[in-house]
Amino acid sequence: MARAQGVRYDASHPHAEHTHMTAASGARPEPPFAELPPDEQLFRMRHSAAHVLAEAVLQLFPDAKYAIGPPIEHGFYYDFDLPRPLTPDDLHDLEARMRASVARDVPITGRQIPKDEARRLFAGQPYKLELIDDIAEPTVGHFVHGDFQDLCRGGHTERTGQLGAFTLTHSAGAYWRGDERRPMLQRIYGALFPTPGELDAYLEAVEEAGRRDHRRLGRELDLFHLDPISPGSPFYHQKGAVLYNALVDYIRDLYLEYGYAEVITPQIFETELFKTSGHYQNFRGDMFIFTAADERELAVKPMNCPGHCWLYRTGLHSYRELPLRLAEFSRLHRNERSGVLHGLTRVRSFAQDDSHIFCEPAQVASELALFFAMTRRVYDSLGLTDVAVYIAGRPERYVGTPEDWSAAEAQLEAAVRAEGWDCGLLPGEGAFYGPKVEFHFKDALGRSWQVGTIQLDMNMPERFGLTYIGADGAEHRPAMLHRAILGSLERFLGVYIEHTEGRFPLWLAPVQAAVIPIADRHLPYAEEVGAALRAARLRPAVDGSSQRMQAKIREAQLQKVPYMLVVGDREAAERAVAVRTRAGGDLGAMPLDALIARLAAERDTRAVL
RNA sequence: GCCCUCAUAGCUCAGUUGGCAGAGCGCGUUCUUGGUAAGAACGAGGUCAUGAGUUCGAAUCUCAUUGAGGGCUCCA
Repeated sequence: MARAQGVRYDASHPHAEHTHMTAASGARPEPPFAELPPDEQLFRMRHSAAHVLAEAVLQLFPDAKYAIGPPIEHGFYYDFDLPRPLTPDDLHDLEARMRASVARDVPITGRQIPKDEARRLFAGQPYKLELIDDIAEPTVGHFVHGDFQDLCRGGHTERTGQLGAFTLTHSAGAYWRGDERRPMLQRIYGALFPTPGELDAYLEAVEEAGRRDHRRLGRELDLFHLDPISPGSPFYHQKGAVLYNALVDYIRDLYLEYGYAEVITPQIFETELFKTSGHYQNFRGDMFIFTAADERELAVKPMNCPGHCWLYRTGLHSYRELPLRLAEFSRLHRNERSGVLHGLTRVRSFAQDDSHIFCEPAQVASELALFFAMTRRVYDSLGLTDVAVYIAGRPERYVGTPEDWSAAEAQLEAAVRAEGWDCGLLPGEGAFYGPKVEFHFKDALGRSWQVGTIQLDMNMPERFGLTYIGADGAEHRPAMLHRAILGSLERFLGVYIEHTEGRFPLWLAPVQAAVIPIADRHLPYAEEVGAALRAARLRPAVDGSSQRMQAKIREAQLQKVPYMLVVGDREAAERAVAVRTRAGGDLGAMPLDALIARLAAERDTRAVL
């Protein structure tokens, strides 16, 4: 399995071919700012705000070296090389200077200048000089407002007074050009919207997202916690383990239907296995490797594929038994660098709904179709509709020929489109052994995470010398597909907790019904109700605490329990329960048996709600 | 890994110029016995992340370590 946990941010941008200059360049005149489409105006406001930020930084730090400052999804940023770390007070100061520049309302003008002239103008600005050297054209864009000048390809407001509503949000470290071997710069982020109302709405949405954070909900709902005693490795509490197992059970059910063979392979291998697969050479730094007492070098598995290849190789295979779909839920361990760990979405210890499909090359198309059908069903059944599908293409380091890659990428894209999904392209993002299809969902803060994936492997069958006997009696090389629908269960849970805000459908809810006795004397009947639910394999929790009923209801609501069953004298007398749903609806009294039938049906159909 | 920030009760957080460790929630006990989102009183609970240093004195200042949070091309 490739680096299935990799983070990626949305690369699409509506202004990717934004190359035209303003009228000052002498090229074709452009319409006045006020007549541009709204998204173009917003793009320009954010871009100009970045310039105004750089102006302010240069006022505060005359020796600052400024790098790049693009508009981004919610605003803008600019990277600087500064003599000292920025403090929150600096951000306030800079924001005030920006507002002063806005108040001056000076024109922003741009023109094309020869590179030699640009080098003179940006003498002493090493990052700008590097950018000038990297530009292919003979001339570069030069933009000016007031005393400030910048190297820039353009796309600006006409004046500094047209920036809309903005605020500087935070600063962070960022490598020059994203390269960890190059200098660490200080990046200042700002949010910008056309009106104060939109800016406030955005800032409020960010705060709201904090309330849906899976790390917070994990604690509040007693699902899991992360602990310094094992960084990046979740402790699932009872309720979290119920969720985890319910997801595994669901996928396992589908495996029966879709013809998968679940296997269990070792956690620890001689490193020879990973040398054969190539992971040892390529990802050694991400693996937990240790030496046993007898000097043998062992490794904890970071993925299942080498083990599955090894298992495949232990027997002879006929074309008649292909496709062979080996599935496994084992826990995997990767020694992720400490700085990238993040809640459940980026961990060191995790499990996948992993499978490797060995098939005849001619069966790849039908396997893709089968996988997509299964994937759609799972996402639909979980109420996940905002999926983004990407094809990740040939990276710089790859095995095979460019022709093989192009054919494989085309095959994947055709299969995705046949399923009716739109797909984006991520050139260079494929695994070294083959292209991938990736399924992404966003977390509460809008960060995009890969969950499901299917990948063609043009390498491992070769490395492990895998074969099958064809109808012609000769040995053939099987095709291999790596695939997961939920991907890392940890990551999926993280994203899913944020998606649902902890309001899980009944079949996943750790506690499906809270049984609430009104007074102590109703506790025996409440226990009876609980026992009846458990007998139907439902998960009740009887609240025998000495609080008032109202407090018990509040507690169940906060725990996002789907059903609350209030029992008092009337219910006990009639073997009934008074049903309240999580959504706040009072369904009134219902015979206990009818309630159980209703919950069981909701569970068995895995109703989303 | 790198940059910045942070670490005080189970949780959320106060703690002033260095001078006796605090609140709310939660937890326990007792009272209350209730009809759809918080009944009341009392009580327990701390190696102020860890280790050094400065100081008469450190939660507070310095350094190191560990962990956590934000970020590390959305490319002039």
